[in-house]
Amino acid sequence: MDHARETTTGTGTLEPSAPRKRIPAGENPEKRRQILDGARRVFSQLGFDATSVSDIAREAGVSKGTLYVYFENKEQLFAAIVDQERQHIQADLFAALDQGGDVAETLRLFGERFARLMTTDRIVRAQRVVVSMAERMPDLTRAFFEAGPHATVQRLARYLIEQDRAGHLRIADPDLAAAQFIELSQTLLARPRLYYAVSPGPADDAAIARTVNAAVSVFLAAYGTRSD
Amino acid sequence: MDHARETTTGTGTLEPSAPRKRIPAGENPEKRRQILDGARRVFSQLGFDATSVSDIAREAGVSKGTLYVYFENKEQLFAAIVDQERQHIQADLFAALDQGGDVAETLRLFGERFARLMTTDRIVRAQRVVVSMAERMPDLTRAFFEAGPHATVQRLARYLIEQDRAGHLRIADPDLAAAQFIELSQTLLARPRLYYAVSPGPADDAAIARTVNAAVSVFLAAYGTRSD
Amino acid sequence: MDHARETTTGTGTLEPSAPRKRIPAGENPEKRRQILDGARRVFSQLGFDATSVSDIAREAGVSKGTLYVYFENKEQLFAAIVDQERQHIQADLFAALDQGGDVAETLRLFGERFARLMTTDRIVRAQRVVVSMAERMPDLTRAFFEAGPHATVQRLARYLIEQDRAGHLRIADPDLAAAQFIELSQTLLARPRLYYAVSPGPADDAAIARTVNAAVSVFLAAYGTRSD
Amino acid sequence: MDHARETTTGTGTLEPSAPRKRIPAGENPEKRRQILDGARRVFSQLGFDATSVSDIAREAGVSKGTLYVYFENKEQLFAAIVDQERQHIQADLFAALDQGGDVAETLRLFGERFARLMTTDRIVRAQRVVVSMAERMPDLTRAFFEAGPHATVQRLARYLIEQDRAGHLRIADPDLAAAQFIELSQTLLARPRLYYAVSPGPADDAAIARTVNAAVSVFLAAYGTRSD
DNA sequence: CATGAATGAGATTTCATTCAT
DNA sequence: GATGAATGAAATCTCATTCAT
Repeated sequence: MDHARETTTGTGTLEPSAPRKRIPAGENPEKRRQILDGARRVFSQLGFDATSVSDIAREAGVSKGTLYVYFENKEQLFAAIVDQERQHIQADLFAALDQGGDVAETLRLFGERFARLMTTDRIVRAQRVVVSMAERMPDLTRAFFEAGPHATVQRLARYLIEQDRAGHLRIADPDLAAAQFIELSQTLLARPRLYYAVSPGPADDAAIARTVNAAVSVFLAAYGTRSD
Repeated sequence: MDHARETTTGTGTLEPSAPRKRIPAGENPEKRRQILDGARRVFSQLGFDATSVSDIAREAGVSKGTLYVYFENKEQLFAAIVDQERQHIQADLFAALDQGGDVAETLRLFGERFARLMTTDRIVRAQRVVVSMAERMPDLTRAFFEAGPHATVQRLARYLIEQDRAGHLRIADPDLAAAQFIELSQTLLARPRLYYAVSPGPADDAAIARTVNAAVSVFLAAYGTRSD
Repeated sequence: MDHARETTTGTGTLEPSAPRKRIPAGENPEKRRQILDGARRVFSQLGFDATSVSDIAREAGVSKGTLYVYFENKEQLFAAIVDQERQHIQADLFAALDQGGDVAETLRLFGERFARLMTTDRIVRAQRVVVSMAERMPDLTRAFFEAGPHATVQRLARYLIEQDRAGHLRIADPDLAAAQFIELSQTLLARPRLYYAVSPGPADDAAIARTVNAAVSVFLAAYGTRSD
Repeated sequence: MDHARETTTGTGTLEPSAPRKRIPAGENPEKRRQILDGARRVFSQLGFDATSVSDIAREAGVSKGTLYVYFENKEQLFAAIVDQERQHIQADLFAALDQGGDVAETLRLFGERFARLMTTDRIVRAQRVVVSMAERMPDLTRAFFEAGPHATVQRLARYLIEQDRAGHLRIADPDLAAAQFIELSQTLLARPRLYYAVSPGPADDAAIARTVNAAVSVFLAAYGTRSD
């Protein structure tokens, strides 16, 4: 069973030196995930400082000692979580840019997904927590920014350049235009959530549609051609 | 009980002496300001949790005991500072809307002032700190939001309505349009600062001009009339 | 009542600037001593590592927090105690060298005092604890050595030089000779105590007399002149 | 009970199988030595408390679990090491007393070997560590003392008695005289090392020669006869 | 027997708050 | 009112020991 994992070299053979390495030998990746999950929940709710290591241990269902087997200290654990969250950000977002519809429809689809993502509890909380650590952990915060907001702008800019070449848009400064569209897409949606001025949970579809439709039409009024 | 606090003025009753803020007997308003100033400096640099009451006392040049004469506890002191910061936000910003130039010029002036304000150290830090407390002090955060971002949108919306009536703009949804202009005016400026991805200090004039000029032209392409 | 505290100026006496400074204003030296005393007791019994800060607080009758008001950390507190113990060492020891009897009597008196001191619980324990920290706090340990064993040798060497000049001793290497006498004076007394091979408490008078008489006679056999 | 441990050999009783040290079934004596060696290195460097069981396991190249197969706990392991060190002490030291030269030469040879041994890193550290545990493990410390310093004095005393009988020395109290010679032989050498007041490593030959030559001449001045 | 992941008790240190002066 | 020494609760982190594999 266990040796099935280790190279089935020869059926009757002699595994020379590393036979049956317990489970994964090093650490227990499942427990690692368990810790990360628990830590993410409490960190994102309470923030870095207000979260105690005991809170994390309790939420993760492990002992405090175990935490320190897997992570050097509270900061490293926090960093691991922020790192992990960077990937969740783009998810299926970029796929919207690859599905090849006309510009208006593509932007609308992208904008909606983006707006929905940015009003997600998980992202809202991540933003709050990451931003609050900007001065103490600038590298971590910057990395998050670059993998998140910045990368998103870059990806959209590439799309805009393509459409400009195809004659469907006329754009002098694609980075700026991309960032503009992104800001337009979360207008009246993200900021109130960030400040907790509206109840938690993603924005309702109607609000998103209103914002994104307006974003697309403003954007096309400025950058559109006859053939868009 | 709670509404008893909300100005019973209007009922005719004349509360003779215990009104507004209740200055408890022999308080020294200068010392109060001294405390608030010191506390703002450290809170905005370190955040709520990482700031100790000793830090505040040292920075303010008073004893810890004195802090507790003027403020019930650390949270109340924090709240007082956030309350105080709400006013600094609009400063001379709204004046730009009252000086009566043509729409393009007015928007440009407003946008530049706004962009400069939003990249100010003081505002950037205030945002980080306030946002990080959203879950723990939702009322405070919401009040800050309403006095800040929300009020700004409202005020600009009023201007847009006026210009719509005057035929200089054609705007169906003024709140949304106002918010859009505000987002466009800080595109590529505010977010990197918030994440500390650029060095502190207000954005340079060229970057602001580039962003605001683009904001105005996008906005007018969408909402402008021939006579703007 | 309160103003009674504030300068009784008027009675005629004019305390110009430092009138009755509460207690001692800065800290409470009595409490400081209380902490040092408690810490010395537990440190000298258990050693540095086995003594917990809680132990010290309990023994000193103060809260753990208070310890950290007076001392930066456990190490500093330990260092303060070692520093303090350095002075206790020479006490009335050197006086024996100044009382001007003949050499044999002087050495005997000095030797006895020294032997008694070196078998004292306080000194024995201090030696153990200090020595055990040699590798971790070399400066502290060296300072203790220099103020203790080394200074004692130096002082005795000075005496030997005087007696050499007076023709009562003939000594080529006074430092070495002094150190020899000191070692001879604690022969069979100090080392067993250090290793706890005899019950605690100072050596009994008979044992001391035996060792010191032998020390003096060996020393004089080697370094004495006819006129000693 | 206690004396039952002391060799019942001679009574005739034959304890067939559970004697000496009880090697528990399948123990690997090489691994045991490996553990002891690693533990000695770290214990002697850091002391008992500052050494963690993980340190020992790492240094010895075994798992923590294995340590507890061979030793009941940290204290027992420490005791085993101290026990082991007791034997290293006398090494070739006593051989010097058996080679049959004249008294002066014999004492000089013995004194030099002894001085060199006592300034050895290994012995210096062992002393520090053992002494620091005197109060917590008095039996262990006393056993070390008896096998070390005490046994050395005893052995030298035996030699002095022989030389007294042979007329080469005139010694009334051989134990005391032996201890005196031993103290004289490490004068200015051992104590500074113990307190780390000189850099580690054995004393240089010149310093040892100076001390030991002086020790021999003082000793012979006191206890020598014309025929020594 | 050997392992090392897991643990809980406890170590050092910090800090918001109180209170005698 | 102003002070800052004092506190105890709690925070982060370590470590001797155990136990399933």
